Amino acid sequence: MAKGDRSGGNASRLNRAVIIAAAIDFIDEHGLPGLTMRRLGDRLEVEAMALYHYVPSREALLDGIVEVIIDEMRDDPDVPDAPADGWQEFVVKLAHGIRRVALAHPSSFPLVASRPAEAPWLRPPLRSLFWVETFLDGLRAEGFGKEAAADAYRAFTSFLLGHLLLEVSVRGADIGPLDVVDDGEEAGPEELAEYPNVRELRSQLSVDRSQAEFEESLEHLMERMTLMRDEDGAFGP
Amino acid sequence: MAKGDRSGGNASRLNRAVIIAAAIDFIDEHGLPGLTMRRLGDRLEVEAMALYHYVPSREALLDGIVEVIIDEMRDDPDVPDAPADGWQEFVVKLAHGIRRVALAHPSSFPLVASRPAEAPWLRPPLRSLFWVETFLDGLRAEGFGKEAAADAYRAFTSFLLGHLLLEVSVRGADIGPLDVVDDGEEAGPEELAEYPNVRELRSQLSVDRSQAEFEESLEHLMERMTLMRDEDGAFGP
DNA sequence: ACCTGAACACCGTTCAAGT
DNA sequence: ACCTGAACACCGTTCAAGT
Repeated sequence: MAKGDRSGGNASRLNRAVIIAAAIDFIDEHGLPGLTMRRLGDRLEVEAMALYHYVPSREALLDGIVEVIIDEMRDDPDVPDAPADGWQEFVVKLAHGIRRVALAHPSSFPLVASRPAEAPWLRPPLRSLFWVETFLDGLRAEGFGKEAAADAYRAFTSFLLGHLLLEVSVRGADIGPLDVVDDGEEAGPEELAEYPNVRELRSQLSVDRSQAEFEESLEHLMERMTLMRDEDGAFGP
Repeated sequence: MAKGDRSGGNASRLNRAVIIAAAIDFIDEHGLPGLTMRRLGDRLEVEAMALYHYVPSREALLDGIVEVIIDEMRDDPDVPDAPADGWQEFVVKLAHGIRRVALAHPSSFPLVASRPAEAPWLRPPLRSLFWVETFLDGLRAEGFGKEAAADAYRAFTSFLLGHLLLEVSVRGADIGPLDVVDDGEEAGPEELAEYPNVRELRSQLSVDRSQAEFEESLEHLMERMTLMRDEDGAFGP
């Protein structure tokens, strides 16, 4: 970052980080299915084959993307790495941080959500040892026993996965056709004739309540976490 | 099903349903990335090009798979289409029904979870008008107002998506490399040196608690739903 | 009426060769 | 040291031709 960065043209030297960053931008612009080694090469003004000197395969590239996206959160000044004012504030800030990451990369986030897990203790979307450690350590420091911390971690990840994947998938692309044609019509009422409740609640369900939903659900999750802590407290840390 | 089914060999006539069924079996055996029009043709003892007479494209085939998998639930005798003994029992039975579907098709379920939603009122994994209508109608019949039913639907789908996708993705395949090599070693403790809490809770997090987790989380979801019903009740249906 | 062969425009990936 | 060209074994999809 300091020296050696004599970027005269846009042709800075190729390396893993540059490739992954370009891939993320590409996905955010053209969707996941559009990402091709050859097209990514074009974007970097290089033949596709040159990429293989820095990334062993397309699969490895996708794993790299997941890693980098999650690590972004470490640079977010609003995401703490330890509780400062109680575990609840800590958990809320973590949740908001991950949500910000998801919304910043709506087309890449499904990758974070659904690449195969490497281990049972790295549950999506909290897929990095750093953040899992941070979460567990924070809760234990605030009086959660071992069981309670583990249970809280499971509940937290399920909550995040469900909410964020839904939010992002309603907002836009995923794996799928390149052209997400959002036809102007509202799914002709004639085919909703047999579904009166859907018809009636349709507009209500179309309203974007995702932010409020997230906050409410998070609130209830923390009530559950309180119970977990108190129950486990009996058996002690 | 009654006549016209003179299947002498295994070469019954090609049609959309047969193709989709074969595709589901194929995915459950070889994983999603292994599904290819050409290989699916092989399995059906037909050239790949023949499939295009019944299915317009690979994308459409994937959509068909989602549809068929969800419809399986209609044949499940343990899944009611209206509340019989209160809304709570109704919701529990629906949840268990969808969980059974997910566990029956661990490799196809990610498709149900993450194909782009067609409309905001068809939230994964409850992706059929029939089931959305059934859910909304059941709750309204049990005294849920419009708002409450819509809120409950949102909370229910988020819950299902998070839990089931996690459960299925820990269990196995998804999009990704064909060979999910589960290396015998337990992720060498040396790399966990900086992550003491992860190391300590590792075995705890490896225990499969998904069934219990599902039940507990569902229980709390229903408490939330009770609140939704009572709050909305004030404004009435 | 239903399926096939041949072809097109793409893929990921390997490897010897260029500069 | 770093990238390219050419090639291989695959893809999805179209369409005229076969039976």
